[in-house]
Amino acid sequence: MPLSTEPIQLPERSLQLFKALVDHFIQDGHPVGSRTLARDTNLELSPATIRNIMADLEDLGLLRSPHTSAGRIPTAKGYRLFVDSLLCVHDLDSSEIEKIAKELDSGQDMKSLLNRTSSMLSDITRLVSVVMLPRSDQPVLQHVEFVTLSDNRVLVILIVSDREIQNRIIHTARVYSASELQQASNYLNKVFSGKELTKVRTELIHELEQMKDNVSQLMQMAIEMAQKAFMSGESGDDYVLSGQTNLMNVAEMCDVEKLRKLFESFNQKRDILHLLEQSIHATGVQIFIGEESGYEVLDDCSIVTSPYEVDGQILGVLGIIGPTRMHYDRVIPIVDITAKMLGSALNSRN
Amino acid sequence: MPLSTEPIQLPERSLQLFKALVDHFIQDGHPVGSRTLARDTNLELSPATIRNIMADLEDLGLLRSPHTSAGRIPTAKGYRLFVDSLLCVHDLDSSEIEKIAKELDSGQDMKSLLNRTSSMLSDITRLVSVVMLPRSDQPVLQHVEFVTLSDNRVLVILIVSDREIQNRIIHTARVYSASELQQASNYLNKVFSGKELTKVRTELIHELEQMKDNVSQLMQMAIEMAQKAFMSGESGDDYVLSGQTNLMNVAEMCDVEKLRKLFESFNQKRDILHLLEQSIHATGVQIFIGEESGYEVLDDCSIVTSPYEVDGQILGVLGIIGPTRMHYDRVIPIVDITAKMLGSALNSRN
DNA sequence: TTTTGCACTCGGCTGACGAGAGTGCTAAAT
DNA sequence: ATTTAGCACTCTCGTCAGCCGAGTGCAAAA
Repeated sequence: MPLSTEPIQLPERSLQLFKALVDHFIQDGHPVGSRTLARDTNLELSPATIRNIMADLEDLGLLRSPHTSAGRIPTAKGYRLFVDSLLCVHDLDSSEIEKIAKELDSGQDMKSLLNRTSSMLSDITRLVSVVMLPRSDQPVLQHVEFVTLSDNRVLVILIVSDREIQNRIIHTARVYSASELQQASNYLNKVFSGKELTKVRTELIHELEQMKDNVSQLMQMAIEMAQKAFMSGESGDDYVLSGQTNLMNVAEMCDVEKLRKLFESFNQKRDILHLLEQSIHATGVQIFIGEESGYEVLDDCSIVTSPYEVDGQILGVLGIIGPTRMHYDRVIPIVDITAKMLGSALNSRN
Repeated sequence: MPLSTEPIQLPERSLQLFKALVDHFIQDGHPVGSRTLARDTNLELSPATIRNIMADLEDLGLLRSPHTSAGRIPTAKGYRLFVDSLLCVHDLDSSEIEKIAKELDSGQDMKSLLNRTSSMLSDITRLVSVVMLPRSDQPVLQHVEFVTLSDNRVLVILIVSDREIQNRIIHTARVYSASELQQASNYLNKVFSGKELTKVRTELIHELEQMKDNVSQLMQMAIEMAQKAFMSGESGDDYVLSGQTNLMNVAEMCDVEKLRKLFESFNQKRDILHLLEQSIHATGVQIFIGEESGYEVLDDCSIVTSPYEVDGQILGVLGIIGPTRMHYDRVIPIVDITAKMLGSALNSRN
């Protein structure tokens, strides 16, 4: 949630100075003082003047000093102003776009596509990337197929919601012929395809009980089989993360304990997931800066997300997680374009 | 590689003392001094005597002091003696065995089985676990199946080496009917099943060129399709890791830089993989202590591995990675039994 | 309104110092 | 001959003082 605040109206000069300060700080991470700023900006001002201006900015809550007599650093609110009004994102150079495109084109299945997207993202941003897997609200059975393996092992292929494919090997009491399996799958497809998985499951149970005696052996077999296959259906993992180690390079994360907490929350997924879900109905890139995320472990982190969509329908969210002091001007367009390209990559296979 | 050394012959008392020291150190990680040892062992000796003995042990290279006037800690050689001759592994209590069994039974596919094995291992050891995926030396095509999805999308299912199942969705130039696809898969299965994937690939190319004109449209289609499916065949990931964050809890790993290097080598996989492959032809549990591994990043780590096998044939290796100061008496039997149970779990689906 | 000058503050580095833990050696005791 | 007691010595760790440098805030001058 962006901190609600009256629109900040500042003299042009202060803004310029502020931007210079943030740029500087993002660059090398040290608190920046008046002298440095006087030297490095083209506005011809003495350190003293700059000190005055910085004092004003501090009063507005845009800056703070880590301690008396260090320079100033931006607050979350400061970063917010920065990304909202001051930041000029420069376009990606075509080599990078190409690199992204290359990772996303080839004809891979969904899961590995998302995996590659994620590792590509963390690779070029040198930060942690996260790609939320499409959460199929109500998975719909699209197609069932049986393939005989050796002996009494049967491979069940479930195609769910037109995208996800699940394989499961099940053991059957007796050996079934190919044609028997064919008939079984025909039956299942005819009766159940297009229905939600949960419904399929309950109906299967129902059917099994009701027609226990008079149903043909084959149907029984088919139902049992499908039921077995539907058991323990949930996939369990809801996003992929890459590049965690990148966080260990950033100076802000030098404290092991902090790092541990952060990593732990990556594993627990709950908080991160909740955060991602907030972005799922946003349009375009969304940014959570520092404490705006509402989770303490992420206090020194910013999250830049964007939903990705196919046919105007949002499938999921991807983004990167890094220190608040990150190169927003680079990260934002990267996230943006990746989301778009992922969307169209998914589209072309549809 | 175990350090080659003449068998150490020590008076019983020294050994007892040594074991007590290692136990103590493993327990709480502080260098242990003569006084503590005098207090906590049942041999009635004065600190001075113990100091003498410890000096001897240090001369033998089994102990060292981090600095003058700290207690002693075991060296890698010391740990080696400890695990080889002094360690008494206590059996796992049945609740733990049950827990392991529960994770490994249910009818999941291979990949998720290995995943769960890994996360289970890291969970109960509170260390990093690694499970090497079965490296199929020469993957053999067992079965191909085509399933029509909507329009011109076709799902290709490859069953490789009787275990691994790969799905791939490909786009075709025109729409094929179910029976066409059926025929195509029949053809492919007849001609290629049982052959190694690499061979299949080259033969397909060959076939495609040779019979370009006079081959039936269908065959062409089948071959193209299969070729598309075989492209980019390698899975890419060769082991699964879990529980990295556990390492951040152990006191020895308080240094971020060290930790980073370690994590990085987890990602690069090369070294770890090489290490695992050394164990692949060992029988039973194998242990690398500290520098024995030969990789600098692992200097303060021990690796406990065991191959897992089906029908007497070794499929892969699993194990755990932790600080040299780990509870070998717990970890060793856990790794051992997990490998065995994973083996039989894989067997039952075979 | 901006700049100059100046006193003040604070973090980080350094070096000193004492406490605590543990050792090695020697001499006494068993 | 082995074990123990005594003692001086060494090294780490934590604390504390002192100094330096960077940077601030304020008041007075430009």
